[in-house]
This record gives sequence, structure tokens and C-alpha cells, in this order.
Amino acid sequence: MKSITQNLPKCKDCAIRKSALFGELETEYLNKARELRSHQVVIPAGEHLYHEGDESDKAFTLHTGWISLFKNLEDGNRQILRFALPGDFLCYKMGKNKTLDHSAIALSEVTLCAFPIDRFRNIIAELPELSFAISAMTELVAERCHTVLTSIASHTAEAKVSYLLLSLYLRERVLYKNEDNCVQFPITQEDIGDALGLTSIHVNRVFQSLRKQGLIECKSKCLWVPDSEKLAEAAKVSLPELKQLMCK
Amino acid sequence: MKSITQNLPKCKDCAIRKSALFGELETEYLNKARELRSHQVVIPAGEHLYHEGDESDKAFTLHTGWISLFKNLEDGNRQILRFALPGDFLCYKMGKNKTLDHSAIALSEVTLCAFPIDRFRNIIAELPELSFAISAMTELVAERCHTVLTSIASHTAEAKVSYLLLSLYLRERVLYKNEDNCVQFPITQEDIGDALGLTSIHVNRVFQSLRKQGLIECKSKCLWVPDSEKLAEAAKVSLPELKQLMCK
DNA sequence: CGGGGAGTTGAATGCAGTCAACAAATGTGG
DNA sequence: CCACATTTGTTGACTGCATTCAACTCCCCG
Repeated sequence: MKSITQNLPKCKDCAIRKSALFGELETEYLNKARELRSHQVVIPAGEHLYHEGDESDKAFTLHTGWISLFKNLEDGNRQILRFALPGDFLCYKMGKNKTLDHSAIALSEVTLCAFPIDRFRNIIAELPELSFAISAMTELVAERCHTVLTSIASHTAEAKVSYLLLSLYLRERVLYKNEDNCVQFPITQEDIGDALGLTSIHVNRVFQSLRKQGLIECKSKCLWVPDSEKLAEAAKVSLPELKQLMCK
Repeated sequence: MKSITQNLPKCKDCAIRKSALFGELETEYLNKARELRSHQVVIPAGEHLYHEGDESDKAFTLHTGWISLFKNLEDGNRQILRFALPGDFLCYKMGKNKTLDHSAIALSEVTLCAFPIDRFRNIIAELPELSFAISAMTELVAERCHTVLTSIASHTAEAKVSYLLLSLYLRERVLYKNEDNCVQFPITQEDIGDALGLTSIHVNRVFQSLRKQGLIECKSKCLWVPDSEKLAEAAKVSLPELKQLMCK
């Protein structure tokens, strides 16, 4: 883990700001809100950002790269709770209980902006809008969690995998606006299995079925969805609703 | 739905306050926070509190009874997201998007305290502690959701059912402190199936197995767990950790 | 070029779903 | 208070999706 404390980039110009916490704030509040940030952090792929059981003292906005949030299970397996993408707000805990209930590991090299949590107390007192902005982020995460829960609990493996792939694809797409090419996709089939409660072997079989149906193209950390509408159908969700949830 | 606007009971004396939002607040702030409440609502069993797609304009603290929060699926099924018990804080949406992503239905007769959401903006500006209290509630719900997701994704039906029963049992127990008797348990086996993504038929078979093992006794809307430790084992969770999460 | 992680394939097993029928409990109206 | 309707719970036989285990290939990286 490498820390950057000097010459931090301006939030105003940040390419991902509109997807992030400060995107919820009017620009007039940005100067004040930026006082929250203490430094930036760079982590190589495979390294932990934090561990289950740690006390949270900093919150983060993910700037580049992907992070997996997961719990370790007693049987040695792990359950991935979600994948964090640029703009995601992590590790904010304002309640008295600061113990983290999950771990976070970098799936690719990531950079994050770090905000010491105790600064939030003072800044929210001066800038209540920040509290509303945080609520907006939290509500979005909760709603996404609801749809994941629904997909995992009540659909077949093919629908679950389709759902996860399409969600991540749409989110990447809106971040980088590359209309024609495939998107970066730094996760393995085993990661997908750990997120959905499937074995990597079965995920592999589903992948082949989806490829055969022409619903996805996926190789060497790249994903391409020729027809989102068709994949949404396989995922048993309405594409417009999913877009609203993922491209917010 | 019946509204009560006169002679509302005092928050200070409320039996469930310590489990609820205002339990997070020091008593010195209670008078101000109580200005939030506009009225109480009484709903008979089987009636909706709100529907998916509604715009949220009020938040609620559940005072008595159980509520099921769920999404309707395209195939006619429904996915129960969670069961709300007394003390739970519902329907708070501070972000710009006020559209509710799920419905809520009373499982027994319920009473709730209603708080118009626009009042939160002003009161949080004067009382930032309220914002921290709301965060604490939200974080708890998120952590519970993580464990549910984990249970549903990676355990067998017996473990899932055990997990759900034990969680609800512990929560009821801490609310009413009745050491010896069974707790109120106003949900059907079909509800449990809808919450866990199982058929009610299979839930029934699991119930019989759990009964045969002496892990639960359950009849006529009552649940009794002779040995929480053993049920926790069947649920594949650590009892102390679950207690911390459910009895907070 | 060699090693290790990731992906692929096949056969056998088992958990949970489906369908159909019935029993028990609960609620309602006469 | 009883008769009936509806909901909830129970049982058995059969089916099918996903797991398990084992072997193997491909690709990337050092």
C-alpha cells in the first residue's frame, strides 16, 4: 500500500465525481467537503484494503480499479458480498460499532481517496447536505443488494450469472463511455462463483452456454455484451430498471 | 389503516426505544428529535404499509407487530427481503430518488410511529447526532443483509432455515425478555420459503427434520428454541456473533 | 521453458423442485 | 354453534439442476 499526500488531484475535475459521493453534492459545497480527504492510497492487485474485524477509521472513495468485498466462511470458502467499482464509497461507519464485518481485496491495481471518519462529525454539523449525500449512496447500495439477494435466492444459475455480468457491464460502460469495445473485467469465474454461491465449474458451464447463445463474449479480462436486452431477458430482469439502478 | 394524532405516547417511556432509532440518541436530544413524529399508524394483518413504486414521504419506526418487506417477481413469486420487528426503522429515503424498490405488508396487526421525511432535513441541520443515529441503524441493517446473503448463497436449506429461525428468535427474545416461554412467531412456512428462495414444501421437510433433532418447537404462531447453541451449529454460524448482530 | 493459476470436460451423486393428493387448522356465515 | 371454505401444513414419487471428484488443457508470467 502506497500513500500519496502531496499534490492531490482536484475533486472538481475528477472524471468519476458524478458517480461518486461528491457527485451528490452541489459544486458550491465541494471546497468544504474536500477538507475531508486526507490522502490517496494505491494498492496493487491481490492486496487487502482492510480485514474483517478491523476497526474502521477511514472511509474511501474508489478512484480506479476494482475491489471485492467478502466474508470468510468457517468451511474455508468465502462469500463475495459485492464488487466495488470506481465511484463507490467504502467503509463508512458512523455508528458506535466500528468493527468491520467483511474484508476488502484489490482485484486490479486500485487508487482510492481516503477520508478519516472523525472528520465527518464536524463537517456534517456544518454541512448537513453531506449527510444527505451519504444517505443517497447508502440507499443505492441497499437497493442493489436487494436485487442481488433476489437474483441469488430465486433464479437459476444461468439467470444469476447473466444478472451479475450485465450489472457489472452496465456500470463499467457508464463510467468510461466506450461505446464499441469490450470493458475491463478483472475477475475470474471463481470470483463469480463466490459471489453467487456457485462452484466455479458450474459457472464455467453457464459461461459456455451464454457464449453459445451469443449473449456474451468474454476472454482475457474483457467482457462484451452484443445485446443487453437479450442478456437482461436471460437474467430475468427488466433492462430499463437495471440501468436505472446501475447507471445512477 | 388508522391514524392516531392525539395524545401520542412519550418516546422517553417507550418500551422499545433502546432497540429503535431514538435509542441511539442521548436522552438530552429526545425532545428535539420527537418533533419529527407526526402521528402513529395502526394497520391490520395482511394490509400494505406501502407498495413498490410508491414515493416515500414518511419514514416509520415499527412499534408493535411484524412487517414483511418484499419484491414482487415477474413470474408471480415474491422475494421477501427481510422481516421487520419492533424497533426497526423503515422507509427512510433522503436521496433524490424517492421511489421505493419494495413493498411492505403487515404480518400481524402493527402500530408504527410516522415521521414526515422533509422534517429530517431541518432537524439534522440542528441536530447532527440524528444523522449519526440513522447511520448506525442503516449500518446494522446492511450487516444483517450481508449475513443473510451469505446464508442464502452458500448453505443448505437446513442451515438457511435454522439461520432465519434463530435470528428472529433472538430478536424477539431480546425485545420481550420472556425467558421461559416461546416467542410470537406470526409467519408461515411459505413466508420462510419466500425469504430464503425455497419452496414451502421443502421448508416443511426441513422443519420436520429440525423438530426431530429437537432443535426447534414450533406450532400455532409460536416458536421455542431449547438450545440456541445447537441451532446455531445447524445454521453454520457462531452464536455469539449472531447475538451481537441481532440483539444490538 | 517450466510452473501455477484459470479454464474445460465427463461421470456419478445428491439436494431441492415439481406435481398431486390429502390432512389439519383457521376463519366465516348461516 | 355448527357447516363449509380457505389457508396452512404434510406426505410420496419422480425429475432435474448444481455439486463433487478427477483428469486434463490453456494461458500467462517469471
